[in-house]
Amino acid sequence: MPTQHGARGQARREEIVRAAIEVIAERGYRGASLAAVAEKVGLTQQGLLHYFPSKEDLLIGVLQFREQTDSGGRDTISQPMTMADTAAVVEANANRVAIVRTFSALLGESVTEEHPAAEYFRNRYRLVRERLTATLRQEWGDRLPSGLTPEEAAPLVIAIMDGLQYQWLHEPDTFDMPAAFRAFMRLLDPKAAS
Amino acid sequence: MPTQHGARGQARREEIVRAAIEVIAERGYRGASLAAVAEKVGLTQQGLLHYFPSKEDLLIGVLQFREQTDSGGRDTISQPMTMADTAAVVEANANRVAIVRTFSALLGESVTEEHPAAEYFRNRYRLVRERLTATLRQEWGDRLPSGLTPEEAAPLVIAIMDGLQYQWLHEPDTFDMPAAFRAFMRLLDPKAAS
DNA sequence: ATTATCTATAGATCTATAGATAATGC
DNA sequence: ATTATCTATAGATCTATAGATAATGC
Repeated sequence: MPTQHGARGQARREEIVRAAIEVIAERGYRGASLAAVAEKVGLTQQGLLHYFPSKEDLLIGVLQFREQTDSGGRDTISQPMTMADTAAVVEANANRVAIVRTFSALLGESVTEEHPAAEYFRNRYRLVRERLTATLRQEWGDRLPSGLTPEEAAPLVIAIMDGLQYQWLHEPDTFDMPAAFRAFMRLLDPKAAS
Repeated sequence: MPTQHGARGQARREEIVRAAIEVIAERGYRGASLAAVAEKVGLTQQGLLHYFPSKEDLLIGVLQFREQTDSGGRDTISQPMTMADTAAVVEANANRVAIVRTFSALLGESVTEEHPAAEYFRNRYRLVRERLTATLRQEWGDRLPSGLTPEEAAPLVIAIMDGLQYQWLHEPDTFDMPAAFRAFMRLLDPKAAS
């Protein structure tokens, strides 16, 4: 069983995953070659396959890695965030171009047929929508100031976050993503100071 | 000069572009092979290269085709739309999965390095933002009901349109994209009937 | 023993060029 | 003459398998 690794192997695997994230940011998943990832960590392509038996396994590693890292170590599922936390995530993303680029590229590719990340994004959307709905309800009850229900508003928050990233990635120097998100927050609650 | 074509050639080129749009919807641009596109129109890969001398030329053909088609023949640039028109575009998109899939896939890929569609999207964002700003100002003046300026709201409208498409493409049967966009419109103007 | 890496290599693709042949338009 | 298409093929890649060798952990 070549997929069983010790503590040392785990560290190597994480190193490889980080390299993969960089390469995917550069070329997308389909455009990323195992050789390019391997080179970044000083391995041959075949050496890399010892840790991830196939390219798809490596992608799964990348997606799992994000799940662990994304919430900064906090328990993501049980602990619903506040909207202020959500704004903070956008702020933080504005300082991690590579990660944002990687997952924006993967999201785009994932709408094509048989893409190995399609299921991941479908599940993720469902989860995040539920979580955000709970957050919105906790913050404002069954009606937001604008009159929308939390169920109606949650997909909009996600769409704004995804959509703003593309505009920002295309004009990182002139497009102020956090400011745009704050404007959206004022849309949700015009009375908020922000 | 093999890129000069008569009326007959133009028809063939359009046929090829339509096939390319389908293949890109299935595999993305990097994953699309010229052979797959050629097969759809009953040509060999080399026969296709007679009309588009390189894969990148074919992509340019696809992007230009969209510019002509997207606005349904109307003059896109000079004629600013109303917000009702914008909602109608979302409604129409909900009935053209293939096109939406193609351009969502391209948008995702375009954030990676040296992608041949990057410039296209950068310019398009700028243009659409300007156009939408004008539309919003015409509809509501210098302040929307929510208190946002047209300049602040325009990028949000675009982000919502882009972002909703990804959620919809991942759950085409259960996610009601037009309804979500209408909810966003109520956010922009709570008093609107809609 | 197990884990980590490497060399060699099979088997698929993929884009693009070269050059031939058939069909069409003046 | 020009346009449309084909066959042949060069030259790059790319993933994954097979099997050898070196290093590490009980």
